[in-house]
Amino acid sequence: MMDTMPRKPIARDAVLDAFEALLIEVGERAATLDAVAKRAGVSKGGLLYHFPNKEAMISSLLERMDGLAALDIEAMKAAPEGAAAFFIKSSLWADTPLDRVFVAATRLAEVAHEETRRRFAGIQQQWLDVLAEEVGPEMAKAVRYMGDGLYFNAMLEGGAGDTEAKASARSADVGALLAAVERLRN
Amino acid sequence: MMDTMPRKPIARDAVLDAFEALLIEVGERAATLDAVAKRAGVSKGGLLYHFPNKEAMISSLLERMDGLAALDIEAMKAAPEGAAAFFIKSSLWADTPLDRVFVAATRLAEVAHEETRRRFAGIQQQWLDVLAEEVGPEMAKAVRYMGDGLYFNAMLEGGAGDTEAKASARSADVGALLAAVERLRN
DNA sequence: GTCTATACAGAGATAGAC
DNA sequence: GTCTATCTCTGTATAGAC
Repeated sequence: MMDTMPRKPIARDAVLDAFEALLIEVGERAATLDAVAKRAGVSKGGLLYHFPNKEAMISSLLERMDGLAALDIEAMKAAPEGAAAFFIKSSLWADTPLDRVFVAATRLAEVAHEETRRRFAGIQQQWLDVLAEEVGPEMAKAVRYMGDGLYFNAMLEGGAGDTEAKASARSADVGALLAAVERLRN
Repeated sequence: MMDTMPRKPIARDAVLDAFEALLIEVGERAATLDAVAKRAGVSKGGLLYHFPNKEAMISSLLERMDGLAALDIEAMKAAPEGAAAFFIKSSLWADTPLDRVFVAATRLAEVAHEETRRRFAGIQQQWLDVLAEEVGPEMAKAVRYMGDGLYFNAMLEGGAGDTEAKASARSADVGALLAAVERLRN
């Protein structure tokens, strides 16, 4: 019974993790098959056994994103502090699996990858819907763009540069944003 | 007298315009020397006469960005509707020279280009300073992130996809953001 | 100043051994 | 399932003609 359960091959996940990390740290261009394989500890041929081509690897990453985003939306709906406050807090880069896959996917979206853009749009719309229930459609947009701005800045810094210092600066900013959200709620 | 004035060669600017346009429309990876040369109507060799290598082309683009950003900061300070409202309005994609060079540079920043990131940080700080004078340091951050979010979304769409429809949707969003700014001001 | 031709490296992908 | 070897294409850059 137990061994009939579909089990995810660990090598496959390791490759996907490596791809994600390289996208975050060095950008789309440097996330080559060679680099991903090396980081995952396999050969290029080994990598291409799991993912027949690069596009397949991207698709799997987007699947991962959608799965994690769905969990996030549920948590947002159930958040005791309210959806808006939850949204702002979770827009801060915290190196969570969702944060990571989001920033990684953003690197692909910049590169005119249509499928990635579509997925983003879908998730953003869900966020907006939940926010609108709490603060109304108008203020939901303000909150949404604040969160997007936070993400934009996390993305611009990526894994390079003074992540520690800048991250704590943005962390302080969250306080200001939460105060702003509080004002908008009334 | 007139002909002793340093005059910018037009071919050089045409190359830079082409590079910028390709970054916006098809992303960093597709903005190759071949593609830029073709779009500018010169050969690759001709291009490389003006810019000895690709990095030189990037540097010139960043110079352009800093120059236009400086003008924008001045306009923001002098804006009759206030710096915050001016900032939100001008964060909307309007295909201005500053908008264009900004989105183009963002494509480079995603690719872990350190110099580009530094320039961005400098400009953002200037914006924040001006905003803080008007609405205080806390609310300035809220306004700033809203503007960044607007830019983030413009960038995600780039020149591809339904720019017309989505752009007008974001245009409507600006109304909501201005209302939010008005609330935050009080 | 702008062109063509070419060198050179890196990237994605295939073939086939183990 | 994972490896090495290799093919092909594309991108940056140089050399030198015009």
